[in-house]
Amino acid sequence: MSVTIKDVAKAAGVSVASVSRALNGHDNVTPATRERIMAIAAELRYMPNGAARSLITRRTQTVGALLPDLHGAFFSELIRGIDLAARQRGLHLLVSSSHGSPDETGAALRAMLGRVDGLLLMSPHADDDFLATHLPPALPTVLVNTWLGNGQHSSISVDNHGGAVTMVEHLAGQGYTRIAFIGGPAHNYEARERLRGYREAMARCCPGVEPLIYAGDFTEEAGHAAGCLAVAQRPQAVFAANDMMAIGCLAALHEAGLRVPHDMALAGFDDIPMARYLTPPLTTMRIPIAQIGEQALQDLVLAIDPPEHFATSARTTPTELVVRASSEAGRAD
Amino acid sequence: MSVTIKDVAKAAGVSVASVSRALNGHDNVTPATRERIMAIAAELRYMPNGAARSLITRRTQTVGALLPDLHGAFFSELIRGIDLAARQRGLHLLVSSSHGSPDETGAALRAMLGRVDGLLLMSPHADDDFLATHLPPALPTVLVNTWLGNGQHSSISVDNHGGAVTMVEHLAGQGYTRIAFIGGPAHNYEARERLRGYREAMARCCPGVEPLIYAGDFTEEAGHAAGCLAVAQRPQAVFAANDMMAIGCLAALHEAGLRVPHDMALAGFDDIPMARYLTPPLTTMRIPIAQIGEQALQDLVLAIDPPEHFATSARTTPTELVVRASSEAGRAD
DNA sequence: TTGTACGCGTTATCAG
DNA sequence: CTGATAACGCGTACAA
Repeated sequence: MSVTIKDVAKAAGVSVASVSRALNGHDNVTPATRERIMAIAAELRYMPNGAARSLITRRTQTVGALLPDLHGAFFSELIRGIDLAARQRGLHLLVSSSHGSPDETGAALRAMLGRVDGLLLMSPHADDDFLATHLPPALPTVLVNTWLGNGQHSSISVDNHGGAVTMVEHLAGQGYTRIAFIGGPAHNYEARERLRGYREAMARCCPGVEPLIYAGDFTEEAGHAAGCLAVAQRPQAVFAANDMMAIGCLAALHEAGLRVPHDMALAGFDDIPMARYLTPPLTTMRIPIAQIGEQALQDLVLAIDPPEHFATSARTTPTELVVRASSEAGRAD
Repeated sequence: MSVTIKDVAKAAGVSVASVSRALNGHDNVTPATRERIMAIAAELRYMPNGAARSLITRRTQTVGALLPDLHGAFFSELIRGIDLAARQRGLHLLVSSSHGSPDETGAALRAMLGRVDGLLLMSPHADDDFLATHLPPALPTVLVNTWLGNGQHSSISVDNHGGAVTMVEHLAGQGYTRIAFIGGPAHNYEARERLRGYREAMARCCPGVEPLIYAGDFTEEAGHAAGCLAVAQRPQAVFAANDMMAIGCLAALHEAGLRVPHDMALAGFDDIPMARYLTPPLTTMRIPIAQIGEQALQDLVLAIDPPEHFATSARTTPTELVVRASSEAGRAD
């Protein structure tokens, strides 16, 4: 076995209590004994057992992050933001992904119990019912980018709706009216919000123009397929629900000999790194992902250690329009 | 407080032992009582405390991953691979990053003690001395992409050296001999290995040709600067130690009116997603990052639960040459 | 089959 | 200032 606090106590000829006090920097211990204890502890390479400590302390100095997946830049950035903010506060990060069923998600969640002080939860299954069933009432939780919650828990999400509205407004401002939309997966919360924003803004900015919606699933292939349809139907602009589909669409337009934005304007959503390297570079909505992670963790810390008058928050983080050549005034011919 | 096993026992009118047995699926419990216990546990939403359980079980069902950073696709993919393999085995993942000092890294490491069954360690500080000091001898550990180890621990790393050799061989095979190299940060292990491979292969494939090395730091800007130098010195080909620098270099060549690969060939390392979207698409070395994560976890599992005759392993994962237009036969004029 | 009692490693409480 | 000792929540010998 590993060396425990008892071994240190025995070797130093003191009680375990004194060892604990010395190592935790309490002041009620003689400098002499403290020094001896520290020396012996170092010599024995004693390292406290986190599980045992947190059992009595009721603190783990760890936050859990339950994500639907770990694929791609979004989660990478999110984790980075969370980790950044966590490190600043001396907290550790327990990550778990759960592609699958609600049960699987619930199991992952239960496995975190007793190992985390709070939970960052991002899951398509995280509806009201699920939360009531699988979430211990005492566990501070922040919902990320899934659901605006019911006030029980804090939540934070990307303003997908507002971002889509802004993008349509921008395109309309460039003079385009027949603006098509390439949608994301129907079950995807973010995709639905972006679609909702598109519809709403179209009704307001381009009255009388029928919304033109191509089905998609966030993949490059789907974007290409939609692009082929656009080649036939010739909307003035295409707004893809994410950048990967915009890339696929761009390829289809190029293949058909269409020039962007001269013959057809194009816009995306996400501002993935590639967006600025395309020809022409892609107009898109930037999501401050890492920042969302940071804010989420901050809200969680607040929920863990509530100040005097604490109330759950429901932030929504705005996206940022990045205008590039693919949408700029292409119709001036 | 949260509901504990005692509460369930009390409500069911049995002892905590029976509750424990029933919930853990032991067979020495009457179907009747088991059912009653299960029902009450569900009703009370009882969920076992992980810290307490692992204290007695001596298993946490969790592996730790200590990484130097979380920025970029490399760590994203690595974590994904680790998580994938971990989930398959019902293991959870405790992530920690530590940009900083050896002390900081050691602290992060100690904080994991008692919370993990084993450790995936990737750190520039992970030399022999550090490991002996900060690593509990009993904690199974796999070194990732840092150091080939001394046989004490298993290790796994990318074959950066072999990849660089292969790339130079490819370029030489295309007829290029004056091949320049854009290096990475001097203190970076991978950058040094790639440089070593370049030097070695140049001496063998292009005897008599003086190696031409531009300083770099893995950033696009550094690549651009090196590209400007290349425009002046006109090597036949430029091999950048990573793709981001190749991108910067490509921009510089384009700005100077040089055609790639007609006037100068170009190659990178990493195969980031953008590589295939550049014009011309970039020849580069693909690193199977997620696969490395999976293998690392598998080796760790082996170290945690050693079979009959267990010996530490020291794998090195090969990279894969991806030939694209930027290096292909550009000199056929 | 079931209950009692102990131990996991640590911190907190209370005497001394 | 120090040392017993009781918790923390759980699993498991052992006895019944």
